[in-house]
Amino acid sequence: MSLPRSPGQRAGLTRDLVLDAARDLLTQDGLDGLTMRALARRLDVAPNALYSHVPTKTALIDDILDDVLSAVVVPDPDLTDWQDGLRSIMTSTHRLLLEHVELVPLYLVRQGAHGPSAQRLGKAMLALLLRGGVSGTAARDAQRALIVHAIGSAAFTSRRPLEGEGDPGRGPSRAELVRTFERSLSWLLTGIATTAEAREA
Amino acid sequence: MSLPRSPGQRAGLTRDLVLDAARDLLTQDGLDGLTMRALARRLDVAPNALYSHVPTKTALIDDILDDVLSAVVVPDPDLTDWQDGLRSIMTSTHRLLLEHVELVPLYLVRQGAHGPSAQRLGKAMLALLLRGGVSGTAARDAQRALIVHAIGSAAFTSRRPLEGEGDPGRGPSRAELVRTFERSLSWLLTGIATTAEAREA
DNA sequence: ACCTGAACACCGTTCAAGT
DNA sequence: ACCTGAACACCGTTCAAGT
Repeated sequence: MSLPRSPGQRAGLTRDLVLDAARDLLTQDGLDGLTMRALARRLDVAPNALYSHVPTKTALIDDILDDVLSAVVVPDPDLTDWQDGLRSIMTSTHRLLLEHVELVPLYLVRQGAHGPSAQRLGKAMLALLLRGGVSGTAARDAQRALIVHAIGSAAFTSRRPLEGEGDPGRGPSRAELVRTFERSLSWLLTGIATTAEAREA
Repeated sequence: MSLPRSPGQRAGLTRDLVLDAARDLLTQDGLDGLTMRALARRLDVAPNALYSHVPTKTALIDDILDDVLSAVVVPDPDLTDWQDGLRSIMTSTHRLLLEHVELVPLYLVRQGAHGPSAQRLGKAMLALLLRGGVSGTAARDAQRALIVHAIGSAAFTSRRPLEGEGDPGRGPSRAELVRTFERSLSWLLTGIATTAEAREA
């Protein structure tokens, strides 16, 4: 796996190296595979060496979750139709979550991400909603509903049959998942827009 | 806590006693408090004694999750308007989830419940959707969206501030949570109904 | 500053043995 | 059938010590 170091030689760990190894571990062995000890094993250091670069396992996870969201494309709120802008953000987020299915349970347990990327997304969403005439508590409600919908949709994605359904094949394909997501996303956006129009009238 | 048994006296455990103690542990000490060893401690038995009544911790959790859903009121699909019926089921489910917040992360990780109660709910939902002209894959999509919405809404409920929001007080009150939930639920139901009508035309 | 050895206080689960 | 003692193979994290 990794070349042995001669004794006395530094491991040369970095916060980024730790994060990268954690991501690898996650995609290879899933959620249960990500343990501090397995991480240390993979980096060929003692378990406690990790604590020189990461304060705690939870902090490490939060960093990974936020990092994934940094790839979400955020359209300029001033140049885009507000509904299209929100649809773009949520679709992009949902696609990224599907590409990192093993992380989704962590998003749920941690209730989303909380770093700079998540803040950037949250602010863009509020700005778009404001352009649509949605502000105050209604805007936060809509923001919450959209986030719940995106993460929740990504969560209920594995092969485990839902309640009441038998086992029709191997479950929905990725294209089907995306289509289902976009359909329900439209329902939400239409509802939000309708309510906003009613308030303005 | 519990009276000491004289040696040689049976503990007299039951599956139901184990489940009840697990529920108590969950409400008292939260998710992290539910360990097989803590459960055994509370029941005054050795940790492995539990395995005479429950095959595994995951099975125990699944039983608890399904038990909670047994309290959901399911209206007769033949006597109720299908949208009202679905609204009733989902609102009832959501209320129960809010009453057991500590269980919600488990519903997410386990992707819902899978026992007889969950099956009963799933079938009732499909029956109501069928009465609304929604069948086949569309019905399963709608079912999925409604479940994701209910569990997801209950999940994003704690005091942890969402991305982009500061810390406005102590977070939404229970009444606000229910109102927000019912609003987005209406969005979903309206969207589902609209699509069904469009298909029939 | 970065890393190790050793330890602390835990986990879920299994196995052989007792009644 | 139900329960215990002991063990297996782990956890996350801390502390003192070394370079």
